[in-house]
Amino acid sequence: MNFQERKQIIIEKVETNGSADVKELAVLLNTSEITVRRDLAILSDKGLIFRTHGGAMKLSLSYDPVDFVNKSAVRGEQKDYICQIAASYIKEGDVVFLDCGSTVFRICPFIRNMKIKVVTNSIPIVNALLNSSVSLNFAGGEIDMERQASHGYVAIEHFTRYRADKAFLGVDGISFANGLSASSEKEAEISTALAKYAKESFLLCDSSKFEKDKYLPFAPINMANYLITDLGANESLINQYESLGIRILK
Amino acid sequence: MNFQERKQIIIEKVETNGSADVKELAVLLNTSEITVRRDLAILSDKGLIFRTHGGAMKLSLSYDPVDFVNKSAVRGEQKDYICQIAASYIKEGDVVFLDCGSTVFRICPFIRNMKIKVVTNSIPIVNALLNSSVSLNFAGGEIDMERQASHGYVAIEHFTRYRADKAFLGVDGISFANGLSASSEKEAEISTALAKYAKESFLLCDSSKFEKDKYLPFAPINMANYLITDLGANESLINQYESLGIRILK
DNA sequence: CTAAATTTGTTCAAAAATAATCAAAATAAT
DNA sequence: ATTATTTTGATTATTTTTGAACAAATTTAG
Repeated sequence: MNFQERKQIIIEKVETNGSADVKELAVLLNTSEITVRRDLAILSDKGLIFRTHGGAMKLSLSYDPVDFVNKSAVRGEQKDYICQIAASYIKEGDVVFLDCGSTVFRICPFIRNMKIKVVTNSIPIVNALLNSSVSLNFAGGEIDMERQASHGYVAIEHFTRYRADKAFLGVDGISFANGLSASSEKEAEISTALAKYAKESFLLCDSSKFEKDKYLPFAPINMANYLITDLGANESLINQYESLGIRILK
Repeated sequence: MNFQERKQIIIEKVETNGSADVKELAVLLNTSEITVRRDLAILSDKGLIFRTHGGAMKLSLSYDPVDFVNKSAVRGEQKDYICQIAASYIKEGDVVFLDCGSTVFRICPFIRNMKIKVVTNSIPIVNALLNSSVSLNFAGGEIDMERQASHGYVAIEHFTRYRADKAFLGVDGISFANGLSASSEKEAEISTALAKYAKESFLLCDSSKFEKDKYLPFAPINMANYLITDLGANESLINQYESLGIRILK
């Protein structure tokens, strides 16, 4: 019994059964477990099966739907509150830029039924607005797997083609001393571009991010026209921010 | 029973039942409660379920990625056969164009572990290849909801920025008399562009589409270099097609 | 609001599976 | 026939998974 024959049998077993474990296959193939493992490694490399701990399974059973929704559930209530307010500033016919943060993502349910155009670089947003009444436009370019969004030169250039009425931006940190900050250059670049090519820009930022400085400060607070936050925000801090030229909505 | 199998069962239970508790699942899966908790934590992290005290609940996603996967399951075996062959022509380091058809979509499991660049206008493909070893690039532009893909002037222009080693194209109809045909202008435009900017282009087309003319014939058969089809294809028809300058692989 | 009950997170040890290494067997090449 | 190459199997070390025990946190009942 050579590899080709074993391969046939393994694939058939996995396909008909949905899965198979190493022990079982070793008996079936009348060979040692180590050989089965080696075979499974090869078949998995070729993408014919999905290797699991202890065996293998059919590829079609190994699919994972998008995993962004739950991350956005951290401080979900505040984010929903913020997004509801944000959505109330959007009116029919608007062209809207949405960036790829987990806060901005939560605006989707509130705008699904609006007749607007959305330009975004966020894959989860596209998924959430598919088959809605929103007209979608995705910024092309290289996809950043972690952020589930396009980024880089091509993506930025995409946004510059369009003119939006409103841009909604997430931000990782905001402080009186250093303004807006991001955890990555990519995010900072995109946010800056969106703000630049939109008539009005709204920062969506829950109060836990106030007075936090992240890795890269990239713009003064007044890069955005409005800051939408939750009710837990400190009043005197808000006044300080407003003194820098941003309008606070809550 | 390993994690992947338990995951299947847990998700199915939660989806059909709306919710499930830890005790119940431990019995169902014939394992300990601590293991169930760990599984639920993982699934919840991935955003597949919503974790509650004592169990888990269904997470109502507005978008159901399973939908497209199901549609693409029509003649699924032929499509898988075709895609497996298609994938075997891709090698490490290739830049690959993938169009938005349901046949081409099925190539995803076979290329997930390859170190290649994929440029596509298909949202389902992007979703299927997220968090894989494939480097992704999405063609920006307006999104066609029905086709779940970008289209139009901007999308086409996006592809023209890049040069691919291989393009994999779906097609709605192929006939000796009229060549390749599509059900919509959008598809035809994209296919043409992909073929033009790739060194080699592969048509993925199951034999049920042979000698079918759709709404818009848009190119001669030899626009593509190769036609990959299933074993059910008529031999004399294949010879006729080959005489028009395309190489048949199966 | 407090106490009891339940659920969860953490730490640790056992068990199972895998990876790595090396030797033996089978196969191919000269 | 002999040498090189590939494939397989055995052994050991490492990693992953699992379950138990117990402390911490959360919910429920009173």
